[in-house]
Amino acid sequence: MRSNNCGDLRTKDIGSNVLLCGWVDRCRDHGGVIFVDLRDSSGTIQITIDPDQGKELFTKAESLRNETVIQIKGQIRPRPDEAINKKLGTGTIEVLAEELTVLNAVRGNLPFAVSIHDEEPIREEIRLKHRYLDLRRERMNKNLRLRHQTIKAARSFLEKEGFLEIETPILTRSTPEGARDYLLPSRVCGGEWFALPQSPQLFKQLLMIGGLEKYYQLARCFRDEDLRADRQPEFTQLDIEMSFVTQEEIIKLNENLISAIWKETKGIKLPKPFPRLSWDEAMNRFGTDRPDTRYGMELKDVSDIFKGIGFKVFSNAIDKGGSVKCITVPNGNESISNVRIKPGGDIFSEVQKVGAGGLAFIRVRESEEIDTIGAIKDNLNDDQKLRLLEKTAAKPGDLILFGAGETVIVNKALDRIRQYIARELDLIPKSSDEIWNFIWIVDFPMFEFNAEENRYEALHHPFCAPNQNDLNDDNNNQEELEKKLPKARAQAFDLVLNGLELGGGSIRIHNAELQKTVLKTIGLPLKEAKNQFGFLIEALDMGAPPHGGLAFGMDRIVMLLAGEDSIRETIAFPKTQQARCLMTKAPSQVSNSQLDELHVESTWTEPE
RNA sequence: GGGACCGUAGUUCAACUGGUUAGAGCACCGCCCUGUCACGGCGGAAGUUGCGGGUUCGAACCCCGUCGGUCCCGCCA
Repeated sequence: MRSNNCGDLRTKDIGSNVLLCGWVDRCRDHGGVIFVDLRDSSGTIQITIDPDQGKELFTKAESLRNETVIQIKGQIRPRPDEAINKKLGTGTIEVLAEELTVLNAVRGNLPFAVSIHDEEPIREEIRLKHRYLDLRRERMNKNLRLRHQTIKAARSFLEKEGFLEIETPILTRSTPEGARDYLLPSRVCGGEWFALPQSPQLFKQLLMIGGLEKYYQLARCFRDEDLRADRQPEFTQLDIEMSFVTQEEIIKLNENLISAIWKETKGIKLPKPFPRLSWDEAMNRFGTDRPDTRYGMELKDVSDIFKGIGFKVFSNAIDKGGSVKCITVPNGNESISNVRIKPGGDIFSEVQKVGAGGLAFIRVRESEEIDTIGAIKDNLNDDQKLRLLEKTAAKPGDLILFGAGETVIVNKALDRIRQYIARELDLIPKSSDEIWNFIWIVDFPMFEFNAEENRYEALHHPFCAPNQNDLNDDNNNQEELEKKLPKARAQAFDLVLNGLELGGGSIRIHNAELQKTVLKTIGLPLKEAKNQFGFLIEALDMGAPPHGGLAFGMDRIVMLLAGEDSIRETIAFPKTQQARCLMTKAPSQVSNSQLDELHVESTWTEPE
């Protein structure tokens, strides 16, 4: 149907006869001569329609509208010197049209302009409703190409490393813990339900037990939870698992994998090894397990300085086992007014969102003078003042913001305003600056205590192996194991890039007894554990090799590579925050007979 | 489950403190134009101001509800 792609043609093609297909990107009708920018996925080229080529051709060209699909037969010729367009790869040449076939017309109004020159923002609602048109635009076209390249780079790297791409079931069973499942009723097995996988976690472990040794998959995962800019109900993980490996080996392989992706897609050579931070240190210095290290304002724990101080907000927090921490905003005296820190202010609202009661502040003036509320100033002696200035390294002009209370809340609040202020004061390098701060977070705790439910919960998932150094040397002492396990660190790790979690992994448990103990620790009775995970526990006793792996969020990786703020920009057909597809109008109602067949009855009633 | 912002022509936006006929660019339709490239010129058509209710002499604007979209909290091993 065509001889060339529009965007590939160059000066060297002058004189050749071509047959091109594509969309009318734009027309410029001068009455006597008509220029048509013809666009296909490779780019655009100018078609010139000259009245000398015949009346029929010219009349047809006059009626062209944007996005009409046409086929052009013609000859490549050079443009006149004064008509060369340097902005276009094909700008030195044009096609003199000899024949024009309209392959498909556009009727009615287009919901929005597709033309690559048109950078007007369009309401996302409309883009999603007519996603096929949106995909035709340069932004989405580019992002999906990038996504393909990313996947291709990963595949070819893993292929070279001897990995097998293996598919795992989409129809599987529901398991406890973790996110809410998407459920599917079984027609054949009445009253029973499949679940869509939240991840192929158990299957990939069973593949290792099955002796496949090196597995990967671009796995679609499903979680029925509320959405965010970086969370969709279905998303894609690059899922990897290996046998006979240490954590160190997994990390090294994946640094190479990530480097290969960045090399292939951006032409960037990433410095290796990536820096590492223990989970403890990340929480202390940044208040989060996914720190953005592109800017400073690290958290400082100043509890020791303020212990017993007359300012009760601080001393009470410390007495109750919490802490007082702070961040120092460079030149914050100038850029941040008191109004913004006090109730009603935007920065105050940020800490309020995560449950903090308020924000204390100290403004550092010239010659070590400080400016703050009376309750702090009156209770702060010179020694404390000096130690504070030393610990924070605050300079005249700087603003110190304090969080006091439960350490968890303090960390959350300060992490939040650290990010908020960095954005507000423009301290974060632009995505176009291409600063890639990868960091491994290692030594996660095995469990987190859930005070409300009075039980431990797995921080990653309950299949992560504990760090042997944190357990007794004698693994056979079950009592000792159960005592030490809750406080143990896991052989688990996350890869973080510019404050976003790209993926995580761990060494898995390959010993059935240890697996049972871990499940017991998170409050799953043996009977229930066997019911849910019996197949895994049984398999572990049949020669399970030591194994481990990790999974990357592909949508997020592509989002960062593309410099986008939402993974929706990297997914061809994403869903809205209500997990709805505006194009197909899914989810939709089904007929009663369909429900009957599935032995299901709806209890849903329309709200009044 | 909760908080915030948004919804005006096909589209992107405007419309003073609530004020009389809701405007403009692009797109669309018609006419003119032979070197433009976001071509240009002249003219035209295009609106249930998301929807429902209320306050008011009068509502795009204020209030209540509702639908949809976005961001966030909770949630997401």
